[in-house]
Amino acid sequence: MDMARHLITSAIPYINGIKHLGNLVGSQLPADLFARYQRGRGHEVLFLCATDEHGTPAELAAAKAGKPVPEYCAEMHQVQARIAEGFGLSFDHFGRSSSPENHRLTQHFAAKLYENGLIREVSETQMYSRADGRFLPDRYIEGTCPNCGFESARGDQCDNCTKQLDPVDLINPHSTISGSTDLEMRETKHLYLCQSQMKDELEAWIDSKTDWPVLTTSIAKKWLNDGDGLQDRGITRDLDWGIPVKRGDKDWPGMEGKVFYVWFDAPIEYIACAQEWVNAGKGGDWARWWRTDAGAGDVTYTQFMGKDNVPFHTLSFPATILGSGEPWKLVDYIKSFNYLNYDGGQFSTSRGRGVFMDQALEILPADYWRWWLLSHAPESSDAEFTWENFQASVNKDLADVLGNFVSRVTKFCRSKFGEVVPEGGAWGAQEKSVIDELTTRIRAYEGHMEAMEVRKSAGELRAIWVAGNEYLQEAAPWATFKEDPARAAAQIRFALNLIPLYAALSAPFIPFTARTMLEAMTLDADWPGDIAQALERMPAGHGFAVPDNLFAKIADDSREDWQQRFAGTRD
RNA sequence: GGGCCUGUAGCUCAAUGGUUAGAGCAGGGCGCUCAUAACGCCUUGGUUGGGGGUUCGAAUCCCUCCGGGCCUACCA
Repeated sequence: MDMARHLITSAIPYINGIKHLGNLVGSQLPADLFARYQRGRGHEVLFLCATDEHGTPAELAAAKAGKPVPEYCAEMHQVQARIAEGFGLSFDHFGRSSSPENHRLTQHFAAKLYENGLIREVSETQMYSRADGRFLPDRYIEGTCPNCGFESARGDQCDNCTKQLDPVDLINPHSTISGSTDLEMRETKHLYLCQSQMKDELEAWIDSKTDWPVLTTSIAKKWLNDGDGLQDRGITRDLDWGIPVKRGDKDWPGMEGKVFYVWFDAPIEYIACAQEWVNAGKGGDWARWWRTDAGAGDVTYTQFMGKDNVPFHTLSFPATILGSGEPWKLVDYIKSFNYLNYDGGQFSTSRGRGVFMDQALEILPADYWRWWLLSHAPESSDAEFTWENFQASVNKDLADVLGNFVSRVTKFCRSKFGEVVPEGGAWGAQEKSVIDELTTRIRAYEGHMEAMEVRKSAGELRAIWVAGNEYLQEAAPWATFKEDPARAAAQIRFALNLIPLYAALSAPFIPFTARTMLEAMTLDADWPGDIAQALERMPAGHGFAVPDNLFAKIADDSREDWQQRFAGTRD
C-alpha cells in the first residue's frame, strides 16, 4: 500500500474552562478517530491541537480566578491536556496559541499581508468602560432593547426579539462585567484584513471543493455572498493579553499597545503548533507538513470543527494563507459538525446543565463516551444526548455484543482447552462464509472511515462484532465438542482469532478496550488486509489470558442518579 | 426580516428519481445454554409533517403551509 501523509487538526478549544461533550464530539473526538484510523492503516499522521488562549473572555476568567492571565492560561492548558489524555485524544502535540512560535508566525503573516496591500487601518469608535478600564465587545454590554423593551438585551443582539443591535442603541447600557454605566464611545484605530479583495479567489476555491459536507460549503457561500459580499474584518483588539501587533519583528507605528484578534492568531497556531512539536523534540521537520516548497505537496490536510467555526476556516484563514503569497499548505477537506444538545435543551456552563469532560471521566471510562458520542455524531443535523439512549447503546453495543463475545469465547476455551489456542481440525464452509462476510463488511468500514462518515462507520463496526456472535451460534462449539473435539477446537481457534481482528478495527473508536483485548491475546494491532490471513495470527499453541469483562453495564439506579446530578438548575 | 439545515416505525437513524421505504434499540414469538439473563432466528410496527404540482415512476425535484434547529460578521 502506498504510504500517505495526513495532516489533521482539530478546532482548538478555548482556554476558558472545561469543555462539554458537545464540544468534544464536534471536533477533537472525530479528529482523533480519523487520526487513529489513518495511523492504523500504516499512514504517516501529524495530528495537532492546541488551546486558544487570547481574547476578552480569557482575561476576565483570569481576573475572576484572581490570577495573572499567563498563569491562569498555563494552568488551564494543563487541565485541558490531562483531560484530553484521559479521553485518549492522540495529539502528536497539544500546543498553545500563546506560544513564542505563534507570536513570531502571526507577526510574520501580518507583515506579508501588509506588504501585499491586504491590510488597511480603520479608525472607529467603540464602547469603553472607564470602571473596567477596557474596551468592551458588544455582547459585554447590556441594556434595555429599544425595539421590545427587554431589559437584558445584549449589545449585539436582543435575546428576546432576536433583532440585531448596536450597543449605542441600548437604553440604560451597562457593563456586564462591573455593572458600571460609566460608558463612552471612544475612538480607536484597528487593522482590517482586506478579505473582500480576495472574494473571487476564495469563492473559486470553495467551488472547487465539491466533496465537502453541505454544512461546510453552505456556510462559506453564505458569508461570501450575503449582503454586500465578503466583508473586511478587524484583526486587532485593544487588550493586554495577546500577540503584540508588529510587522514581523518591527514595530507597527500607531498600533502600540494593541494585540492581534484571537481569530487571526488562532488558526495560525495550527502551523505554529507543528513548530512547537519540533521544538519539543517530538519531530524533526515541520516544513514538510506545511510548506509546499518543502515537501507538503503530497500531504492531505483535514480539519475538524463545529459549525460555528466554519467561517474562520473556510474564509479568514485561507485569506491569510493565500494573501501571504507564500507556499503554505491549504486545507483539503473540512469536516464540520452540528451541535449536540443535552436532554431536550442546550448544554449550559452557567447553569451546570449537561456533562462536561472532567465529569464524564469521573463516572465512566473514556471508551463508553467515545463509542456513544461517535456513533451518534451530529453529522446531518443537531443530535441529542439522553441518558436512556446512552445507557441502551453502551449496554447493548459494548457490553452485550462486543464484551460478551470476548467473554464467551475466552471462557469457553479456558474451560475446555485451557488458556492456549487449541490445536486440531480445519476451517470449513462456515468459516469461509464468515470470512466472506467480514471481508465485505471490513472493506465497507474502510470506505466509510476514509470518507469520514462517522455514524456509518460505527454501524458497520457493530455489524462486524455481531458477525462473531452469529458464527458462534451457528458453529455451536459447545455442541460439537461432545461429538468431535477437533472440530470444536478449530471453531474456537477461529473465534479467538476474531478478537485481535476486532481490536485492530475497533481501536479508533475504543482505543483503551482495544489495547486490553490485544494484551489479553498477547498480540500487537495489525490492520487486516486479507481477512483469511488475518485470522491465522494466533496459531495453535499461542497463549492468551481471559480478560476481565470489557464493559460493565450501566444500571438503572446509576442512570437516574446521573440524570439528577447533571440536570442543572432549570430556569 | 434574510439565508441554510431538518421533519421517515414508539426511540435513534438509513435510503445516486427506479422492485414491496430499510437497520439498531424497544415490543411479541421461537431457539440455544459457551457467555455479563448474555447470544441467534423469526416477527409486529409507516398516509415518509399537511396539502398541491412535475414525472411512466417522488421520502427524493418544484410550490405552499406547519413544526424543530442553526447562522446573520465585536463571544470564541
